[in-house]
Amino acid sequence: MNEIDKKLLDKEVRPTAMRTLVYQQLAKQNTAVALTDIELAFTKADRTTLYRTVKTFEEKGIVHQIDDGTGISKYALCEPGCNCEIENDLHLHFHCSNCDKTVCLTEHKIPQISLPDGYVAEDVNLVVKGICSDCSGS
Amino acid sequence: MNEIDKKLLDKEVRPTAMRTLVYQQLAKQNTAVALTDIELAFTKADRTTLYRTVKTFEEKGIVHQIDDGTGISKYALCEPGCNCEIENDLHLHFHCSNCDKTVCLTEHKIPQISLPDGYVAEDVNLVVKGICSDCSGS
DNA sequence: AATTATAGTGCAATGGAAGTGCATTAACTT
DNA sequence: AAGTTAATGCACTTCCATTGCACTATAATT
Ligand SMILES: [Mn+2]
Ligand SMILES: [Mn+2]
Ligand SMILES: [Zn+2]
Ligand SMILES: [Zn+2]
Repeated sequence: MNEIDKKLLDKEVRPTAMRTLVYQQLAKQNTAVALTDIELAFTKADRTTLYRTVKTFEEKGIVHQIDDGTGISKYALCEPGCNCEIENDLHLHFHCSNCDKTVCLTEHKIPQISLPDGYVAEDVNLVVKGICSDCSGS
Repeated sequence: MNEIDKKLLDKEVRPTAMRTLVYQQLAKQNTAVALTDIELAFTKADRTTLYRTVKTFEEKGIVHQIDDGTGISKYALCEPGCNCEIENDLHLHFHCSNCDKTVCLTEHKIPQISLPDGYVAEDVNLVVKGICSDCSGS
Protein backbone atom coordinates (compact mmCIF):
# COMPACT_ATOMS: atom_id res chain seq x y z
CA MET A 1 0.00 0.00 0.00
CA ASN A 2 1.31 3.42 -0.98
CA GLU A 3 1.77 6.52 1.12
CA ILE A 4 -1.34 8.30 -0.08
CA ASP A 5 -3.61 5.39 0.69
CA LYS A 6 -2.16 5.27 4.17
CA LYS A 7 -2.94 8.91 4.65
CA LEU A 8 -6.49 8.42 3.47
CA LEU A 9 -7.04 5.45 5.74
CA ASP A 10 -5.55 7.40 8.57
CA LYS A 11 -8.30 9.95 8.06
CA GLU A 12 -10.94 7.23 7.78
CA VAL A 13 -11.41 7.60 4.05
CA ARG A 14 -11.47 4.45 1.99
CA PRO A 15 -8.78 4.75 -0.65
CA THR A 16 -10.51 4.18 -3.95
CA ALA A 17 -8.68 4.63 -7.23
CA MET A 18 -10.43 7.93 -7.81
CA ARG A 19 -9.64 9.29 -4.39
CA THR A 20 -6.00 8.39 -4.63
CA LEU A 21 -5.74 10.17 -7.96
CA VAL A 22 -7.50 13.26 -6.69
CA TYR A 23 -5.22 13.37 -3.68
CA GLN A 24 -2.20 13.08 -5.96
CA GLN A 25 -3.50 15.88 -8.10
CA LEU A 26 -4.04 18.12 -5.09
CA ALA A 27 -0.58 17.33 -3.77
CA LYS A 28 0.93 18.57 -7.01
CA GLN A 29 -0.60 22.04 -6.67
CA ASN A 30 1.06 24.99 -5.10
CA THR A 31 -2.14 26.97 -5.14
CA ALA A 32 -5.67 26.29 -4.01
CA VAL A 33 -7.83 24.84 -6.78
CA ALA A 34 -11.44 25.05 -7.79
CA LEU A 35 -13.53 22.01 -8.55
CA THR A 36 -13.41 22.98 -12.19
CA ASP A 37 -9.63 22.83 -12.11
CA ILE A 38 -9.75 19.29 -10.82
CA GLU A 39 -12.33 18.46 -13.42
CA LEU A 40 -9.99 19.58 -16.17
CA ALA A 41 -7.30 17.27 -14.90
CA PHE A 42 -9.65 14.28 -15.00
CA THR A 43 -11.56 14.46 -18.22
CA LYS A 44 -12.74 10.91 -17.80
CA ALA A 45 -14.20 11.29 -14.34
CA ASP A 46 -17.56 12.78 -13.62
CA ARG A 47 -17.84 16.16 -12.01
CA THR A 48 -20.13 14.82 -9.32
CA THR A 49 -17.66 12.19 -8.27
CA LEU A 50 -14.94 14.78 -7.99
CA TYR A 51 -17.31 17.03 -6.11
CA ARG A 52 -18.14 14.32 -3.63
CA THR A 53 -14.56 13.22 -3.35
CA VAL A 54 -13.52 16.71 -2.36
CA LYS A 55 -16.45 17.03 0.03
CA THR A 56 -15.45 13.79 1.69
CA PHE A 57 -11.88 15.01 1.95
CA GLU A 58 -13.15 18.19 3.51
CA GLU A 59 -15.32 16.43 6.08
CA LYS A 60 -12.46 14.20 7.09
CA GLY A 61 -9.96 17.01 7.41
CA ILE A 62 -7.87 16.13 4.38
CA VAL A 63 -8.54 19.36 2.54
CA HIS A 64 -9.94 22.69 3.64
CA GLN A 65 -12.30 24.81 1.66
CA ILE A 66 -11.31 28.38 0.94
CA ASP A 67 -13.64 31.24 0.25
CA ASP A 68 -11.41 33.72 -1.52
CA GLY A 69 -14.14 36.16 -2.41
CA THR A 70 -14.43 35.13 -6.04
CA GLY A 71 -17.58 33.18 -5.35
CA ILE A 72 -15.89 29.98 -6.43
CA SER A 73 -14.85 27.58 -3.70
CA LYS A 74 -11.22 26.62 -3.68
CA TYR A 75 -9.64 23.65 -1.99
CA ALA A 76 -6.18 22.86 -0.70
CA LEU A 77 -4.65 19.97 1.14
CA CYS A 78 -4.29 20.51 4.84
CA GLU A 79 -0.78 20.75 6.11
CA PRO A 80 0.54 17.78 8.02
CA GLY A 81 -0.33 18.34 11.63
CA CYS A 82 -3.36 20.48 10.84
CA ASN A 83 -6.32 19.18 12.77
CA CYS A 84 -9.07 20.76 10.75
CA GLU A 85 -11.73 18.36 11.94
CA ILE A 86 -11.14 19.32 15.53
CA GLU A 87 -9.85 22.85 15.39
CA ASN A 88 -9.50 25.13 12.42
CA ASP A 89 -6.07 25.99 11.18
CA LEU A 90 -6.50 29.71 11.01
CA HIS A 91 -3.94 30.76 8.46
CA LEU A 92 -4.62 33.50 6.01
CA HIS A 93 -5.28 33.23 2.31
CA PHE A 94 -4.16 35.43 -0.50
CA HIS A 95 -5.97 35.94 -3.75
CA CYS A 96 -4.14 37.54 -6.63
CA SER A 97 -6.27 39.93 -8.64
CA ASN A 98 -3.86 39.60 -11.53
CA CYS A 99 -3.39 35.87 -12.09
CA ASP A 100 -6.52 34.91 -10.15
CA LYS A 101 -4.62 32.34 -8.12
CA THR A 102 -5.32 31.71 -4.47
CA VAL A 103 -2.65 30.52 -2.09
CA CYS A 104 -2.53 29.36 1.49
CA LEU A 105 -0.14 31.40 3.58
CA THR A 106 0.18 28.63 6.10
CA GLU A 107 2.84 30.36 8.11
CA HIS A 108 0.75 33.48 8.55
CA LYS A 109 -1.72 32.81 11.30
CA ILE A 110 -4.73 35.01 11.83
CA PRO A 111 -4.23 37.34 14.78
CA GLN A 112 -6.50 37.21 17.78
CA ILE A 113 -9.64 39.23 17.05
CA SER A 114 -11.51 41.09 19.75
CA LEU A 115 -15.28 41.10 19.53
CA PRO A 116 -18.01 43.09 21.25
CA ASP A 117 -19.60 41.59 24.35
CA GLY A 118 -21.92 38.69 23.68
CA TYR A 119 -20.27 37.65 20.44
CA VAL A 120 -18.73 34.19 20.36
CA ALA A 121 -16.22 33.36 17.64
CA GLU A 122 -16.19 29.89 16.14
CA ASP A 123 -14.30 30.43 12.94
CA VAL A 124 -12.40 33.19 11.21
CA ASN A 125 -11.79 33.80 7.55
CA LEU A 126 -9.13 36.27 6.51
CA VAL A 127 -8.44 36.85 2.85
CA VAL A 128 -6.05 39.40 1.47
CA LYS A 129 -6.55 40.42 -2.13
CA GLY A 130 -3.75 41.97 -4.14
CA ILE A 131 -0.78 41.07 -6.27
CA CYS A 132 1.08 37.85 -5.62
CA SER A 133 4.84 37.50 -5.67
CA ASP A 134 4.78 35.90 -9.12
CA CYS A 135 2.88 38.83 -10.54
CA SER A 136 4.52 41.68 -8.69
CA GLY A 137 7.86 40.68 -10.25
CA SER A 138 9.91 41.21 -7.15
CA MET B 1 -35.69 67.95 -0.99
CA ASN B 2 -35.28 65.40 1.79
CA GLU B 3 -32.18 64.21 3.58
CA ILE B 4 -31.82 60.96 1.66
CA ASP B 5 -31.96 62.63 -1.72
CA LYS B 6 -29.28 65.04 -0.60
CA LYS B 7 -27.07 62.14 0.37
CA LEU B 8 -27.62 60.48 -2.97
CA LEU B 9 -26.85 63.63 -4.90
CA ASP B 10 -23.81 64.14 -2.76
CA LYS B 11 -22.57 60.79 -4.02
CA GLU B 12 -23.50 61.64 -7.59
CA VAL B 13 -26.48 59.35 -7.73
CA ARG B 14 -29.67 60.71 -9.18
CA PRO B 15 -32.37 60.32 -6.57
CA THR B 16 -35.16 58.43 -8.26
CA ALA B 17 -38.18 57.23 -6.33
CA MET B 18 -36.88 53.70 -6.35
CA ARG B 19 -33.44 54.65 -5.11
CA THR B 20 -34.78 56.74 -2.30
CA LEU B 21 -36.95 53.87 -1.16
CA VAL B 22 -34.10 51.38 -1.31
CA TYR B 23 -31.91 53.72 0.66
CA GLN B 24 -34.64 54.08 3.26
CA GLN B 25 -34.99 50.35 3.47
CA LEU B 26 -31.26 49.88 3.94
CA ALA B 27 -31.18 52.59 6.60
CA LYS B 28 -33.76 50.68 8.61
CA GLN B 29 -31.61 47.59 8.85
CA ASN B 30 -29.26 46.81 11.65
CA THR B 31 -27.75 43.93 9.73
CA ALA B 32 -26.35 43.51 6.26
CA VAL B 33 -28.95 42.34 3.77
CA ALA B 34 -28.99 40.18 0.69
CA LEU B 35 -30.57 41.24 -2.56
CA THR B 36 -33.32 38.74 -1.87
CA ASP B 37 -34.11 40.51 1.39
CA ILE B 38 -34.55 43.79 -0.42
CA GLU B 39 -36.63 42.05 -3.02
CA LEU B 40 -39.00 40.81 -0.34
CA ALA B 41 -39.47 44.33 0.94
CA PHE B 42 -40.42 45.60 -2.51
CA THR B 43 -42.73 43.08 -4.05
CA LYS B 44 -43.76 45.55 -6.72
CA ALA B 45 -40.28 46.37 -7.95
CA ASP B 46 -38.33 44.22 -10.32
CA ARG B 47 -35.35 42.25 -9.10
CA THR B 48 -33.13 43.69 -11.79
CA THR B 49 -33.91 47.23 -10.79
CA LEU B 50 -33.07 46.49 -7.19
CA TYR B 51 -29.94 44.70 -8.34
CA ARG B 52 -28.79 47.64 -10.38
CA THR B 53 -29.77 50.10 -7.71
CA VAL B 54 -27.59 48.33 -5.19
CA LYS B 55 -24.74 48.05 -7.72
CA THR B 56 -24.93 51.76 -8.37
CA PHE B 57 -24.91 52.44 -4.65
CA GLU B 58 -21.87 50.24 -4.35
CA GLU B 59 -19.97 51.92 -7.16
CA LYS B 60 -20.67 55.33 -5.70
CA GLY B 61 -19.65 54.37 -2.18
CA ILE B 62 -23.11 54.45 -0.65
CA VAL B 63 -23.15 50.80 0.31
CA HIS B 64 -20.42 48.22 0.60
CA GLN B 65 -20.71 44.63 -0.44
CA ILE B 66 -19.94 41.98 2.13
CA ASP B 67 -18.78 38.48 1.43
CA ASP B 68 -19.66 36.69 4.63
CA GLY B 69 -18.78 33.22 3.40
CA THR B 70 -22.34 32.10 2.78
CA GLY B 71 -21.97 32.59 -0.94
CA ILE B 72 -24.69 35.22 -0.93
CA SER B 73 -23.60 38.82 -1.22
CA LYS B 74 -24.76 41.09 1.54
CA TYR B 75 -24.95 44.85 1.48
CA ALA B 76 -24.89 47.53 4.13
CA LEU B 77 -24.88 51.29 4.09
CA CYS B 78 -21.48 52.82 4.54
CA GLU B 79 -20.95 54.74 7.70
CA PRO B 80 -20.84 58.50 7.43
CA GLY B 81 -17.25 59.44 6.80
CA CYS B 82 -16.43 56.14 5.14
CA ASN B 83 -14.67 56.81 1.86
CA CYS B 84 -15.24 53.49 0.22
CA GLU B 85 -14.72 54.78 -3.29
CA ILE B 86 -11.26 55.99 -2.46
CA GLU B 87 -10.09 53.73 0.30
CA ASN B 88 -11.76 50.70 1.78
CA ASP B 89 -13.13 50.93 5.25
CA LEU B 90 -11.55 47.81 6.63
CA HIS B 91 -13.79 46.89 9.49
CA LEU B 92 -14.60 43.32 10.27
CA HIS B 93 -17.83 41.47 9.70
CA PHE B 94 -19.54 38.92 11.82
CA HIS B 95 -21.78 36.17 10.57
CA CYS B 96 -23.97 34.34 13.05
CA SER B 97 -24.24 30.64 12.36
CA ASN B 98 -27.40 30.52 14.42
CA CYS B 99 -29.62 33.30 13.07
CA ASP B 100 -27.71 33.62 9.81
CA LYS B 101 -27.46 37.37 10.19
CA THR B 102 -24.41 39.32 9.16
CA VAL B 103 -23.40 42.52 10.88
CA CYS B 104 -20.80 45.20 10.34
CA LEU B 105 -18.56 45.67 13.32
CA THR B 106 -17.64 49.12 12.21
CA GLU B 107 -15.66 49.91 15.30
CA HIS B 108 -13.47 46.86 14.89
CA LYS B 109 -10.89 47.62 12.27
CA ILE B 110 -8.85 44.91 10.62
CA PRO B 111 -5.35 44.76 12.06
CA GLN B 112 -2.31 45.28 9.90
CA ILE B 113 -1.46 42.04 8.15
CA SER B 114 2.09 41.04 7.34
CA LEU B 115 2.67 39.28 4.04
CA PRO B 116 5.61 37.39 2.54
CA ASP B 117 8.00 39.32 0.36
CA GLY B 118 6.64 40.21 -3.05
CA TYR B 119 3.01 40.17 -2.01
CA VAL B 120 1.14 43.44 -2.32
CA ALA B 121 -2.13 43.90 -0.44
CA GLU B 122 -4.94 45.83 -2.05
CA ASP B 123 -7.91 44.72 -0.04
CA VAL B 124 -8.63 42.64 3.02
CA ASN B 125 -11.69 40.70 4.03
CA LEU B 126 -12.03 39.51 7.58
CA VAL B 127 -15.12 37.59 8.62
CA VAL B 128 -15.71 36.02 11.99
CA LYS B 129 -18.29 33.30 12.16
CA GLY B 130 -19.94 32.35 15.40
CA ILE B 131 -22.83 33.29 17.66
CA CYS B 132 -24.04 36.85 17.74
CA SER B 133 -25.02 38.70 20.89
CA ASP B 134 -28.72 38.22 20.19
CA CYS B 135 -28.28 34.48 19.95
CA SER B 136 -25.73 33.91 22.69
CA GLY B 137 -28.21 35.37 25.19
CA SER B 138 -25.71 37.38 27.12
C1' DA C 1 -16.86 -19.00 -4.07
C1' DA C 2 -21.26 -17.22 -4.01
C1' DT C 3 -24.36 -14.08 -1.65
C1' DT C 4 -25.53 -10.03 0.63
C1' DA C 5 -24.65 -5.49 2.29
C1' DT C 6 -22.48 -1.22 1.91
C1' DA C 7 -20.11 2.40 -0.27
C1' DG C 8 -18.71 4.85 -4.55
C1' DT C 9 -19.62 6.41 -9.16
C1' DG C 10 -22.01 8.42 -13.31
C1' DC C 11 -25.77 10.64 -15.48
C1' DA C 12 -29.47 13.70 -15.47
C1' DA C 13 -31.76 17.17 -13.49
C1' DT C 14 -32.51 20.95 -10.25
C1' DG C 15 -31.77 25.27 -7.68
C1' DG C 16 -30.06 29.71 -6.47
C1' DA C 17 -27.91 33.65 -7.32
C1' DA C 18 -25.51 36.83 -10.46
C1' DG C 19 -25.52 39.06 -14.62
C1' DT C 20 -26.98 40.80 -19.65
C1' DG C 21 -29.82 42.52 -23.87
C1' DC C 22 -33.29 45.06 -25.25
C1' DA C 23 -37.57 47.50 -25.42
C1' DT C 24 -40.19 50.80 -22.64
C1' DT C 25 -40.69 54.54 -19.64
C1' DA C 26 -39.25 58.34 -16.86
C1' DA C 27 -36.32 62.28 -16.04
C1' DC C 28 -33.50 65.91 -17.40
C1' DT C 29 -31.81 69.53 -20.97
C1' DT C 30 -32.42 72.92 -24.42
C1' DA D 1 -42.43 70.79 -26.62
C1' DA D 2 -38.86 68.23 -28.58
C1' DG D 3 -34.88 65.82 -28.06
C1' DT D 4 -31.51 63.42 -25.22
C1' DT D 5 -30.00 60.64 -21.61
C1' DA D 6 -30.77 57.66 -17.71
C1' DA D 7 -33.66 54.29 -15.22
C1' DT D 8 -36.75 50.53 -15.16
C1' DG D 9 -39.03 45.95 -16.25
C1' DC D 10 -39.15 41.64 -18.56
C1' DA D 11 -37.05 37.72 -20.49
C1' DC D 12 -33.31 35.16 -20.86
C1' DT D 13 -28.67 33.34 -19.87
C1' DT D 14 -24.73 31.62 -17.32
C1' DC D 15 -22.29 29.52 -13.77
C1' DC D 16 -21.48 26.84 -9.98
C1' DA D 17 -23.27 24.04 -6.27
C1' DT D 18 -26.10 20.34 -5.05
C1' DT D 19 -29.32 16.24 -5.20
C1' DG D 20 -31.94 11.80 -6.73
C1' DC D 21 -31.53 7.67 -8.56
C1' DA D 22 -29.77 3.86 -10.99
C1' DC D 23 -25.61 1.26 -11.60
C1' DT D 24 -21.18 -0.63 -10.24
C1' DA D 25 -17.44 -1.77 -7.43
C1' DT D 26 -15.79 -3.01 -2.99
C1' DA D 27 -16.12 -5.18 1.46
C1' DA D 28 -18.31 -8.40 4.70
C1' DT D 29 -20.77 -12.65 5.60
C1' DT D 30 -22.28 -17.22 4.84
MN1 LIG E 1 -5.36 27.32 3.33
MN1 LIG F 1 -19.52 46.47 6.83
ZN1 LIG G 1 -0.63 36.58 -9.30
ZN1 LIG H 1 -27.43 35.29 15.72
